[in-house]
Amino acid sequence: MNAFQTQQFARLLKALSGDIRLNIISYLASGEKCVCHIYEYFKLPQNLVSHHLGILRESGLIKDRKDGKWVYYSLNERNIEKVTHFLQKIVQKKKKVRDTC
Amino acid sequence: MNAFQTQQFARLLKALSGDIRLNIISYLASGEKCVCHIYEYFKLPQNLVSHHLGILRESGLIKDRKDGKWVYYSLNERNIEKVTHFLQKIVQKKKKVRDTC
DNA sequence: ATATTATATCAACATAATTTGATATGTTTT
DNA sequence: AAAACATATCAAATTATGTTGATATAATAT
Repeated sequence: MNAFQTQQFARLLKALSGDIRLNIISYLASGEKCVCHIYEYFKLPQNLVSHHLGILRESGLIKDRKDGKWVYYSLNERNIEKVTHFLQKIVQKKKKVRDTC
Repeated sequence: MNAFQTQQFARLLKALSGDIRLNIISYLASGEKCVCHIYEYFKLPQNLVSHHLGILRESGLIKDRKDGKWVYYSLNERNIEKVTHFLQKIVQKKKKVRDTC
């Protein structure tokens, strides 16, 4: 794992961390939602939710789909899985190293 | 997944995110290291590394062990695995939801 | 006892993230 | 075309995080 890749993962993890964004991710696990559903669900101001959705979108953790007035957001599993695989590798490497000692 | 648990995971993810800390975690995957090895390896000031190790330690992602003058740090796999399971659940839930539509 | 080494902590500063309020953009409805 | 609605963006204020330099603590070596 080189420093460049680690930086990419740090970016994904940073986007994931923080109550609001992680709660949004959890909420989206139950399926695609439009912005108005999200901010009503969490009782947060629309612009705040839009801002956090923007961060999640730019990090590649969620996808957006426009339909009329509405914008629907959904998980981008591929990039969430990338993070889990990265963490799994670290734990596995640790286990391997321990076995050989 | 309730908001309280999510907050706990947000805390772990926040500790993980950030170049320096994620690089330290990756480095520790190859086994226990003392502080001096870590800051020499990354060519970073001792107090900066100590500070980030403190954040990782307090979040429960790494463990410390004192031996004479030295303090050795190692991964706390259990909590790293907790994060991966949390993310896996989210992705799995998504897949499940999609299957029933 | 003093000096040296390893690590941690503190305070000051710099940088970055979050939140709020106001406004812009684009879409539908009337 | 005007009004209403959904969402995004911008700038300002607030808060949090990262970094540096100085110092504290604790173990070891002289």
